[in-house]
Amino acid sequence: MRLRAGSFISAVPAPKYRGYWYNPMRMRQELEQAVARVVRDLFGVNMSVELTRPDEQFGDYAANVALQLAKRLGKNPREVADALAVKTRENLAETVREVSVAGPGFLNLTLSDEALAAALQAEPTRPWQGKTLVTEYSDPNPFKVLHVGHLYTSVVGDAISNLLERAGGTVHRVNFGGDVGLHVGKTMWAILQALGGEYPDKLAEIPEAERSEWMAENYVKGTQAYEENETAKAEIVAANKHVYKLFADNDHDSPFARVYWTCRQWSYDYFDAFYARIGTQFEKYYPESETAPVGLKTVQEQLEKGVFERSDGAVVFNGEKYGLHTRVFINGEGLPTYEAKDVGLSIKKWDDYRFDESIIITGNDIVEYMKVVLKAIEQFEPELAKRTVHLTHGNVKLAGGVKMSSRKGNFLRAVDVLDMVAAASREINPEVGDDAVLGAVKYAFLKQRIGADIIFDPKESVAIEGNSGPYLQYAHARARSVLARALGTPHTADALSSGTLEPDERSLLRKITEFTEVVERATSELMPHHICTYLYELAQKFNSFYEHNRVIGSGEREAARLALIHAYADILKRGLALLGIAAPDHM
RNA sequence: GCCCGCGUAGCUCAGCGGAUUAGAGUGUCUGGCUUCGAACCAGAAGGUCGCAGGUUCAAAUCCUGCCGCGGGUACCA
Repeated sequence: MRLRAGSFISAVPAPKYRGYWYNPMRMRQELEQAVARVVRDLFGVNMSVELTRPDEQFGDYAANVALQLAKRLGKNPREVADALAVKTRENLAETVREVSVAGPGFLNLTLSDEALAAALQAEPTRPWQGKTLVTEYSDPNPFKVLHVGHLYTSVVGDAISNLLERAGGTVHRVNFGGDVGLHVGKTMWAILQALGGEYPDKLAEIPEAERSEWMAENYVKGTQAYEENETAKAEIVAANKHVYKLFADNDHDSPFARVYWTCRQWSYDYFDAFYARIGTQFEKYYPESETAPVGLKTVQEQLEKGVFERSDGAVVFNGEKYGLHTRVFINGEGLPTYEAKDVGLSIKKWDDYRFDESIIITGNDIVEYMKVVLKAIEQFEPELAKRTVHLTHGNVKLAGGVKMSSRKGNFLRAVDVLDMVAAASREINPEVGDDAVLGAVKYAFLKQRIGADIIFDPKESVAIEGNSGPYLQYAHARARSVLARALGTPHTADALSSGTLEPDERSLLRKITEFTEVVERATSELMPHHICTYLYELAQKFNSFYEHNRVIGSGEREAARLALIHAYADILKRGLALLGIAAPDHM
């Protein structure tokens, strides 16, 4: 069998292979099966073999089967490995250049250059092909400010959605937010105080540019009053009920209603502008005012069926039966709490999409809460609960351990972060574009594993060197710049399989071929940081290669090197796209 | 108290069952642009992987206990 890599330049047709059809997409699986056959033939043991990517010095793939087998067979692992190596070398002579035994008994496989080049054709698998998925994230509340946490969760949710979409899923990105609820009562109360009463016309005095900030200030004032002043607290509770009543009565005309609707719209305008700025697009927005009635009705129905119970004037779900907390779904005022609104949201999403899987992405302060909500839903809509996944990330903390709270007003707004990074970027390059700013911010958030808190150091996050978005974007632009200079030089991937590759070339090629495996892993784990780690290693590999090897004017190596750089730049661009980061040709 | 999460170089993080030297970035110190973009590259220094047991041929990685930090624990979201 002879392997030939075709071209990865999109305009060129699919590669042709000599000999029997060889599918590079399954190279790894085929190798694993081949080694498993050797194990069976030699030792009569059936076991699945897993190949891993070892340190480059050891080869392209490694298997630890000999170590696992040794004890079972009562033999020395090196002996077992040696025997496996001989036979594997024989059976895989066409694709594998070298089979060696190292360390305690690892079996290391090194592919032929042709096989490695053929692996460029591989595409990551599409496990979500044909599936309908709903991702819900960001979830800002009208009447409150967008802080750095919203920015973080939006970036994470986008990357997750991108991964699922790439994997073949039809992804519906939706957003949930509280246009009713106690926080609205607090802000409305403070707004009315500021206006000196229910005078909607006075809202016109607030300059457009200051609206979101003005509302945020009023939220903080309302919260303080709620905590410190009993009279204010009662008024806020009343304002909260009043807001619900606006929806019940479809009231758009009373003075109170006009203040509410105007300010609500200000919030949505502010959200839209922000999402546009960071390149996020939601298909649908679920305001709590829409989910609350559905949730309320559902909880009341299920109350009669015994799923929920009354307790101290409220309607609760007794989570203690399941080792969870007991939570209030309808409060003593008869209003739905966040729990009931979430029930309503789940049902609406279910009715709208009949999804295969619904993924809710939020901060991890809500994990126990969500378990209770899902357990309650499971009682009357088990299929819906089963198909819902709650994926959580940590909080964004300020360096120094200060926790930010929009309630207390000591927070960093989302736009502050973007503005800071923009300012810092401009110091390095006065003509820096939005792509680099967003690249820096998104990458800074995504490079950490999702789950734990992340530390946001305004000074450091602003740095755009080292393991950063701009580093990758710059590496990409450099590669494109070389390719642009060599426009006339043909460089299909065939150039990589004719003749022996030099060590630096092979090393870069090897790294490029890891892309499919990395994407598959990031997708199955829903962990975008694997892409970041990989892309950074890839870019380092390229930068090193580029530093030490002439490309244009390198004579007989030129075509192969250009082909390599072309493949590299394409992969880098695709990887960044999965993260929601642009890869401009020039910076 | 109970439940959940986290503890890896000064700092920020990868690694989450395997390889003699536990990897990056950053910071500190050295070198490298008359040559394809130096937002780059090459190198040095820096770690009893919170502590103690256990499982395993193999543990930063799995299990148990302890310590430390954070979150949750009925009418907030």
